[in-house]
Amino acid sequence: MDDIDSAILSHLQRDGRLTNRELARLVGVAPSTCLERVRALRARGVITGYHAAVQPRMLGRSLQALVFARLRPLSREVISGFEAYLAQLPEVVSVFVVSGDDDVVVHVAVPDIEQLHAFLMDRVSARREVVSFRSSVIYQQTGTRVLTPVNGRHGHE
Amino acid sequence: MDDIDSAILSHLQRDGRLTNRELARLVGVAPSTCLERVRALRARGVITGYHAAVQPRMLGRSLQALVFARLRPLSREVISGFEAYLAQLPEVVSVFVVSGDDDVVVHVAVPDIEQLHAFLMDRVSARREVVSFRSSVIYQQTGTRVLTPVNGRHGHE
DNA sequence: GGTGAAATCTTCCGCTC
DNA sequence: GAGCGGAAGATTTCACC
Repeated sequence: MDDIDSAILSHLQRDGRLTNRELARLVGVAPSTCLERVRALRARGVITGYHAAVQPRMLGRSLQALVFARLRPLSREVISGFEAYLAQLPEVVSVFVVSGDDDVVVHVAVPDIEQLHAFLMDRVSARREVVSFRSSVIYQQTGTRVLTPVNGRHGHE
Repeated sequence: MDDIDSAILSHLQRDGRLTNRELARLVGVAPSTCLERVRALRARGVITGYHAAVQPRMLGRSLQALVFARLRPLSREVISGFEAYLAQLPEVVSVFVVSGDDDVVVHVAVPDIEQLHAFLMDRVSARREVVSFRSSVIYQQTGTRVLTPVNGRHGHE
């Protein structure tokens, strides 16, 4: 994980469809070298995949929300069961299992407020392990394009 | 936005580096047709980009957390200012501006609990517009790979 | 929406440092 | 061990049907 790897990661997080040739040019190594580094990053699990990003609004999902739920009993089985259940629902973007007042935070994308209500009632409230929940509408979201390696020891240098 | 577009989106969300040839084969159209459809999806803003996904742990960011903050005064300027400030910090993964008890939810990735504490004190608590905040450690996260188009009218069919 | 051909890219392998 | 250059095969991409 040197400066070249960092540069590769930075560019590929910004544009995952860069050609190997262009990427090599950007980071200043030969295409063959670049290809090997990218493969090594993938093999080491630093890069986990490449994904097209879509705009939920363009898919008819104009309303996004965070749903905070408390589960009981709070066992490993209940948590992973609920998580697996959520992950398979089309409304769910991602699920966080967290510490604190709430046990899980669910990011959902639905067409409108009615569908959000339906989701909360039929998909969340209907579950026996959910003892309470609340939701927050997302007015705006900004994601950081690039996650940079932290200075210091980590992974295998 | 027909079944072929849906299939294209589904495949590209799963693997953003699929070759156009392979994608065409998967969705059952000729490569040139497929290329044009993908370009149209990009041009219409359905696909906003392609990104390599990285594992925060492999970048030395082994601890992730959600930070919930309340801002005052709650004006457009204060919100967008705080959001812009956060977006540029390397610890920040994404920022949600939300309704409810809290005004913003910040997803952060840091090396350890000490760095989380430092982030909360030096980057969050230090800001004048933040009147209160709390944080939750993320024990586990699962993201849905694929966001599907919703049935019904949306965008331009 | 499909076909074919030129331009470009990927990828392997031997060579060098 | 890491990086480079070239050549074979695959892919992209465009004009045209």
